[in-house]
Amino acid sequence: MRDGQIALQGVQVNRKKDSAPTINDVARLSGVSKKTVSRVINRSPLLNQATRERVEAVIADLGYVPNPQARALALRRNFLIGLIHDNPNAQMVLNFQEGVLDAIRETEFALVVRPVDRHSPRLLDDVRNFLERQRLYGVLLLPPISENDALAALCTELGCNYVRMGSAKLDDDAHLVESNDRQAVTHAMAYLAELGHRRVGLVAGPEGFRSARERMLGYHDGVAHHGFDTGQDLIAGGNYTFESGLAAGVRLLDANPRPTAIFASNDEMAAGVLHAARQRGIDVPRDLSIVGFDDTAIAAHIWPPLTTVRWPIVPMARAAAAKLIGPGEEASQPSLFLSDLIRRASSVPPSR
Amino acid sequence: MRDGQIALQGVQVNRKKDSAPTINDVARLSGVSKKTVSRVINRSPLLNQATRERVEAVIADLGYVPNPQARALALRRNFLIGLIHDNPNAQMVLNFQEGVLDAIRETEFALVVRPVDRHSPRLLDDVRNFLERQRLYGVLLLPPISENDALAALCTELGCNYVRMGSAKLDDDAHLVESNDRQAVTHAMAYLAELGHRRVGLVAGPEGFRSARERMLGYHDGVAHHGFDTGQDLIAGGNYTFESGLAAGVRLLDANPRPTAIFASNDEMAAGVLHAARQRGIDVPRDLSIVGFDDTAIAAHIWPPLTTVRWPIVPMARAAAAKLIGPGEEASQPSLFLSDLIRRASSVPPSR
DNA sequence: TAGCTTTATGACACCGGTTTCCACTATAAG
DNA sequence: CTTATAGTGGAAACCGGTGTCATAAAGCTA
Repeated sequence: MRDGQIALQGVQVNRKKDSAPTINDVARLSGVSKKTVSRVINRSPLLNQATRERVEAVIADLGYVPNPQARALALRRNFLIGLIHDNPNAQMVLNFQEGVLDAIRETEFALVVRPVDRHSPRLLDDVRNFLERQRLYGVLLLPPISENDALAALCTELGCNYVRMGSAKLDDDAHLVESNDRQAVTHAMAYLAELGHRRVGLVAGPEGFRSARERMLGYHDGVAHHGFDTGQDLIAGGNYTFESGLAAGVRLLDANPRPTAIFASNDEMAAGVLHAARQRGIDVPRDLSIVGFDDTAIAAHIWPPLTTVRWPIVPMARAAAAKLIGPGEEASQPSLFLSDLIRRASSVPPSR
Repeated sequence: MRDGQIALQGVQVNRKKDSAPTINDVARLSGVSKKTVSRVINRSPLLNQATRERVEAVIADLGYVPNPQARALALRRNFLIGLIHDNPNAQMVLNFQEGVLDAIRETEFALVVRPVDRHSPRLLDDVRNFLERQRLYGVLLLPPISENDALAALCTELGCNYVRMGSAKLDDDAHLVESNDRQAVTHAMAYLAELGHRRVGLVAGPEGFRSARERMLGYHDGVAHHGFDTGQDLIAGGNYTFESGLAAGVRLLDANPRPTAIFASNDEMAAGVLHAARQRGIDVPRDLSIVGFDDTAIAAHIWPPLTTVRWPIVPMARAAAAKLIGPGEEASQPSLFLSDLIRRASSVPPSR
């Protein structure tokens, strides 16, 4: 016997007790059809005001909330947006999540996270599996994996909408939120020139990354424009981790003559350079100025606080999410974000 | 006219072109009923081997993947687990996400994140809204919000399964993954005693947090057991942020006599103390030893590298996720994780 | 007042799975 | 040669929404 069926007519019409109320319950109790309830929920304009209020009263009374799975099935789309990333920087990833959450807070969307391993040979299979299984509304791609064109092609193939965050023109405007890393680094170099530096080292990002390339180009632009010293012992490679920054710092600081300033392509590596300087007894900022990139939390928390380029990730994330879920016109607008230089204590005029 | 209907019989039986294949397509092409296909998908044992292989061939051929929304509707449960947190420490949150992802990687579950604001008066409404809207399979609660009993009660009320991470006995075994912070801090204090410290300061966590309370109790246990100096100028409060650690460090280091060692209730605050010491020209570790808690990335990246208590968040997250999605027996087992002391360069014998 | 448009609502099929219930096989036992 | 008994597979209902289309009532014109 079904629950409630034998409940000798109370005021309540019979309905199962232990499960959430459905659209049918609302329809029955307010004496209208399912479709009308659906219209109320979806704010359909062609609806009598009195009917609407009656149904809304029942909805409030019952505490009815539409079942998202049923909705998703009927609409042939769900309200989940995915975040695919392989970014090793926790603060960066969390800032991004924060921006996305800002954008979807008052909507019915939710954020599904999916870290991946860039180096895995099964990367594309993993992502394909994920997208096929979850059938998301769309996905956001965070650097550096956002630079992977095969991944974007996969999304297209699977009919999954996507937006990439990039440091360069990676895709058409509808699928891209862009920043101007090259120009931002050039500004940072101008700042170092102004302080009086002539010998500036570079800790580059990993090869094959657009962000790394753009930041390096910005460095070279600055070197050329200001007539800085050049040479192989002024450039070291890293892979955006603290450890690689430490190693690169060691290499650059063991050169003779030493650079008076070093630009690191992200804050983590800048922290590594700082670490290397300390190990050698080189005083920062007196004997060495350091400039980073990103302005993640670590930049303000190390000593001395780091001069860095603020990469506006939270607004960018917000824009990316809005582009993904927003209406068509707005989504195809270009989105270009500018980075500011944040001057802190790690950069001063050279002592020599 | 429906797509494909007029396609004068090719080899393909007619099906709509632009949408993913459904269970009906598979059933039609393999000449069996939907139910049989469903049995194949769900690995039902009572099924003829030949039939199974035939259906599987069609599935592979079509690239059929079951629609998760339809499945969720029919099964009355989805495969989304939520992570609710208000933890300001990015590395901590990301490590937690990593642990959860480890546990669900090969399953059909996905992780939905939901940061909340602990101080918002609408906290409970926000969470209620989220849970009602998404109808998750279950949620994981990360400290410090995991210590909020009203939140756990809300989950129970809404019929949403949950697992809390805690530094103490917050809930029954089925809903808890626990760590022994008090004991771990006592060990750290024993280590400082062994080094020869007698005057050890405490940067406490925020009031009302169990983790803060447990860590403070561990400190007091150590002080009492080893006969350390006591006094109000040896204890300062913080709220787990870098800035609060900085302020607390200033307070403790301006005392006279100064502590020779400071235990900070998390790494962020330990970094703040370090910062304060530097501002005052106090050499760490020569003039001051510092011990933190958590062993997040920052601990190894500041200079000097921080001695700290490793809070095993990744395994704990893995266990929490397993408890949430695992079968009943395993879920009700107690889960207690022990923290280790990681000795690094920030702690040495006192110079005075 | 007939005829036409507009507005408000309902009946019913459908989305793509799972579950219930029943029928049809074989094979073995009587 | 029946008849019980698994083993196997299908028809139809169901999960909880949305879309299409029909229809009744009301408003407007002539």
